[in-house]
Amino acid sequence: MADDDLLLPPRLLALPSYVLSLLGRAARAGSVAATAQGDLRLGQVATLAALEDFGPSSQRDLGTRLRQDPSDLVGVLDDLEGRGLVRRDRDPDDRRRHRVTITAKGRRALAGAERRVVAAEQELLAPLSAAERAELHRLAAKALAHADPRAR
Amino acid sequence: MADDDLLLPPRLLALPSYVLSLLGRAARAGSVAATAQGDLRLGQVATLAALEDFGPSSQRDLGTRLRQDPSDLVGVLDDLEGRGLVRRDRDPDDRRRHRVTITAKGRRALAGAERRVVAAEQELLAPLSAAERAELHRLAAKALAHADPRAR
DNA sequence: CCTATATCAGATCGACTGACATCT
DNA sequence: CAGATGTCAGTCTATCTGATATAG
Repeated sequence: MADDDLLLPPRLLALPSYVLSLLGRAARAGSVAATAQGDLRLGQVATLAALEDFGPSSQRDLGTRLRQDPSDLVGVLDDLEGRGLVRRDRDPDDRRRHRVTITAKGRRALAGAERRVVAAEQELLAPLSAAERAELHRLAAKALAHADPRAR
Repeated sequence: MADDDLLLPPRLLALPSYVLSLLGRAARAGSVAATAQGDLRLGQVATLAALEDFGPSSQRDLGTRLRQDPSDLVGVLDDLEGRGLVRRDRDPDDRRRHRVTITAKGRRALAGAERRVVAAEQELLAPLSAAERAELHRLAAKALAHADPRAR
């Protein structure tokens, strides 16, 4: 088909930032699809991961960590709480704050989501050798740490 | 500040797809800001690039190339045409089609946008050596070509 | 009184869907 | 008449702003 000849413009593919932008979108799409299998959105998995790595947090800290607007976190947490994946308690030391905690059920959901994301990732990086994947990861992390110092 | 300690979850940063997703977003944001300096949106620059690389095209071909919905292209082209960066003529061989052509003014706008994107890109990849940048580009392109065979 | 936290309501933007007039 | 092309209207999602109630 002539359709196969409709390639992307070479002058755009020559730009690393364009290729990285497209690959990032593909990575995101794959992760979204993977987490959707477990009926979770990507932001919800990220929230569970932050709670697992850093322990109970206020909603403000969660939002700062994940670069998510506090106002948008509300709905995410409403849903997670409704399914019993997190608990929300008032912080007795500062009663403005909610203390968000991951539950045992939340840990299981997180583990399942991580497995599915890793599987999608292997599909995405299939043409690369193990060494190449590691190198891509390393270089991407190095650039990202510069763009966003909190990604260390 | 304790704020600096609010790092991203290590278990997410350990996932190449997560890092690639964030880096891709940063790359996109940088390009958007760069093209906005010339009063162009990213999709408009991509459209000009496709016209420059492949010559006059129908809107359908443009949309297929750039993975942009034909219905969204309409507004993009309305704006570009209004500024004299492209022309839209009826294709005399098939009067359903519009034949979209880049103008001399459009070529100048494209060249300016490309310069700004390259500058933003150098900022994004600043911590990487020239060899590392080339390797990141090569590996990302290899993975992308697998995810999307049209990105060759 | 001023600031912080969580919440709610609404704007904005990009990507997608469905319907439709025109033309082959 | 079936299919292709461009256009319009509307949906959906993520992201961002602004306002507000409650607490420090």
